[in-house]
Amino acid sequence: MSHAERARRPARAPRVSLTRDQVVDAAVRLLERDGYAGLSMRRVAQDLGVGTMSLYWHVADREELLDLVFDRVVGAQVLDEVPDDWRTALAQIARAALRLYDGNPWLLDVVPRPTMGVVVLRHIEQSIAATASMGLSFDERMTAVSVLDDYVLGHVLSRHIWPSTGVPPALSEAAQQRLAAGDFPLYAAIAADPSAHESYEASQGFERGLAVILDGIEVAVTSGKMKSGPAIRAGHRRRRHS
Amino acid sequence: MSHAERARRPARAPRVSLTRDQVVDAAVRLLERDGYAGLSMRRVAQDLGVGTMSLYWHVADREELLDLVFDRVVGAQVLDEVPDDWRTALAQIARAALRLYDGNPWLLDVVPRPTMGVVVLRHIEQSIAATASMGLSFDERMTAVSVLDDYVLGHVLSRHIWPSTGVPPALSEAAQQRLAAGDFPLYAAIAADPSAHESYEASQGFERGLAVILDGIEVAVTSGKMKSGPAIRAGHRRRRHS
DNA sequence: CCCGCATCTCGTACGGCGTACGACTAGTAC
DNA sequence: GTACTAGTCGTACGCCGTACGAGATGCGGG
Repeated sequence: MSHAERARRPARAPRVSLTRDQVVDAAVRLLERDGYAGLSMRRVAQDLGVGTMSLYWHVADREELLDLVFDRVVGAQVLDEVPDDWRTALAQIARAALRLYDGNPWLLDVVPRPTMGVVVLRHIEQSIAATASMGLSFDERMTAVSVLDDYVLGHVLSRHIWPSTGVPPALSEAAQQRLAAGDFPLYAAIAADPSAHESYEASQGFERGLAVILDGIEVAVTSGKMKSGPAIRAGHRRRRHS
Repeated sequence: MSHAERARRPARAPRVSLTRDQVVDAAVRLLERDGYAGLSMRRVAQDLGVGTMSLYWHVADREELLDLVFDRVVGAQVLDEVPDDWRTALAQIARAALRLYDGNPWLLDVVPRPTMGVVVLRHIEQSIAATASMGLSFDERMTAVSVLDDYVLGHVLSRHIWPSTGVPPALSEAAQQRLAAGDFPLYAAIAADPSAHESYEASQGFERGLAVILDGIEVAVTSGKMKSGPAIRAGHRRRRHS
């Protein structure tokens, strides 16, 4: 029945009516509207007014679609250039990443992608380049970049887990009892004083942690941790003695 | 919510073929064997030789089961006591967390829990306590603890994403082309030299980053960042001048 | 002209998932 | 006995990703 009715319809031109980019766009739209849980192949297709299985011509599977979404969104927010000073450069890169995740909370559910896209490479390249003026070995520069990346990712994730609306996060029933019983006096001090919690939030927490890490990197830069191997770029020798 | 232990007026427990703990045990067993993707209520029930819906008497829903699993596993690996020296104390705590995630990779898929259980509270309490000898304000101690937590979480997650088997992670097709085209010379240097990558792996990366962060905290401790407010515990005044 | 052929769309179906609902059973209290 | 309750579980609903293959459309060559 449905077949006869469908066959009766006049010529629709399915020729190139759907493109890969449209699929990715629709997925991003859906993610922004309904979050990660609201994304499904059926919903994407419905949003496009298209059969579900039509998507699979343009995209191998859901996994690949998520890869494309990730690259699209991350690529939309990369720094064009960074200053020469490594400290402000790294801080800018870190803040850009923070902004990215803050603006797209669902990104954290998408991020566990084993395949690195172009934008990730660009980010790494940019970060390494930003450390050129440090006068450290390649290995040490990699360490600096990695520790910063890890910190930002972890910070964003922990924020994502505990929404940090000034109010301490929800506690399990057992945890509430133990807290009321006075088993955690130090934490109780925070929970009792909302201003303490609030002061840490409001993105102050991120900046403080960022400063701590940059200080730690600076220790490596100024102290004698540098190996005087050939890995150092000429003309960038430190002036401070070891 | 389960009606398990409430209204124990007629104090008897006659029907005890299945218990809450058994359900959690089975879930953990399944997670260890098949990973996060292999966990489902049906499988847990099957593993217990029990009807699927029987689980729901002891557990509200899948979400609560995951909460319990998380608390169980994390609780199994907490430090009993930590040394007085804040630096080694924090390092030990961080390494314990790393070990925890390394030993239970699926934990990272379970960790996004909005509800903090007892063990998380214990961890926070322990961390704050470990910073007692720093002579910093409460806020600064919280910053130190948070930045370390965030780093560990991010490090573990990024490792989870890119399995780090000495070999650089998989690249998307487009990324490979761009790399071959010489668009990322700095990264290419790493990819070309497997030893560089390898040297960073093998858990050396974690220790290096950890040292950087501890150095950064130490900067805050030794420099004049301390506010001489009443938040400082008596008898723990710093000796160094501000 | 028609005919293959590549390109693209999509209906149907399968096996999985979490869980709402309510029937059923067994043990206790009266 | 009857009444009640704690605990078990079969069935069903509405989701999900996607394998399969049939159908539609345009194009180049006979």
